[in-house]
Amino acid sequence: MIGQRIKETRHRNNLTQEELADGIISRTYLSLIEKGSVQPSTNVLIKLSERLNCSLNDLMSETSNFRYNDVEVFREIVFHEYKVEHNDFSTIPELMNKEYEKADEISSADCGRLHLLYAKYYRHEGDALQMIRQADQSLSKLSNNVINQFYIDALLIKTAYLVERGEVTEVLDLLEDTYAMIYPMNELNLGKLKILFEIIECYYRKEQYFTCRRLIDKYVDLERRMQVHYKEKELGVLSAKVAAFENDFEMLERLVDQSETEELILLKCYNLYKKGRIRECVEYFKSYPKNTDELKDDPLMLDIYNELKDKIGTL
DNA sequence: GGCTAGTCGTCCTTTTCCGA
DNA sequence: TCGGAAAAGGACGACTAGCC
Repeated sequence: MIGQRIKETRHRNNLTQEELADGIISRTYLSLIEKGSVQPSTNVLIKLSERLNCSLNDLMSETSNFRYNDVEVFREIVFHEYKVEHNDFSTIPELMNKEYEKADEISSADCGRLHLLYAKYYRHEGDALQMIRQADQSLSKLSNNVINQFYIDALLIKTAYLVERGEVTEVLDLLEDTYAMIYPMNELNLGKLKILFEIIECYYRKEQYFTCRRLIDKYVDLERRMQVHYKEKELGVLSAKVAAFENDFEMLERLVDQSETEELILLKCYNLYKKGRIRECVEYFKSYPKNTDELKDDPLMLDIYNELKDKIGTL
């Protein structure tokens, strides 16, 4: 129950009821919440979660099996999540051997987080089959609770796998359904951006560039309102490609101004060519790699490359 | 039928008091 | 000092009756 989760998290933060409640609710009311005698409002839970340095979902997660020994497992999960976040997967096999996920006492939320760690490990190891199995198990366990950042991470692992297999339409359904569910939520701002970014990439793969433009504008607006940033460079590249498609050369010039990637170099060439600055275009085009294998999955960029090659490649 | 005011019950919260 | 119990107030939604 929520009260028990709050109490445990408060103890972990070495706070008294007085200290946790101060300025949010009365100390006595916090006592009632922890006992489970009352159901606090979401507003109160948000404020408490902020002071407890945890997410609202952490407090609202399914906790029927929550026991003190679970706290030890919880701490271990957080430890491994920190390591994985810093690209250190060396401790995961040891964690797997403990088979915490098979214990009856473990909550479905923690179980989901364990499977997510395993999925990330197998992704790092390049074992796609095990990765997708673990991601599916993670989603299955985490779907028992309110959607949280871990659910979104597991979903993105799964969708990346499906996109690789060409199942873009199915991925779009999954992503758009999830986005619709989390959009009204006041938290998960980064999660919203992550999902929206993947949706934009899917529409790009489906060559629906006008939809991409609409969603990119929505993404930028969301970033501005939430004051959260995610994959700015990647979005800049996508935006530049769409601008090229739309023949919006003013925008394209702004976006390729600091050409860092091969894709942006090609787009800069295209922009120079369209503006009649052929000599500069030729110079830039010489620096673009001649291997076009990476463009075979990007018809828009392949078209741009072929057009430039035909027009100026021989100059 | 639609709008408004009054009533009632529930939920959320606070204050006060008390015990460990 | 910390935490629990009881009582009470305020806000809000559901329901009903009266009026146009």
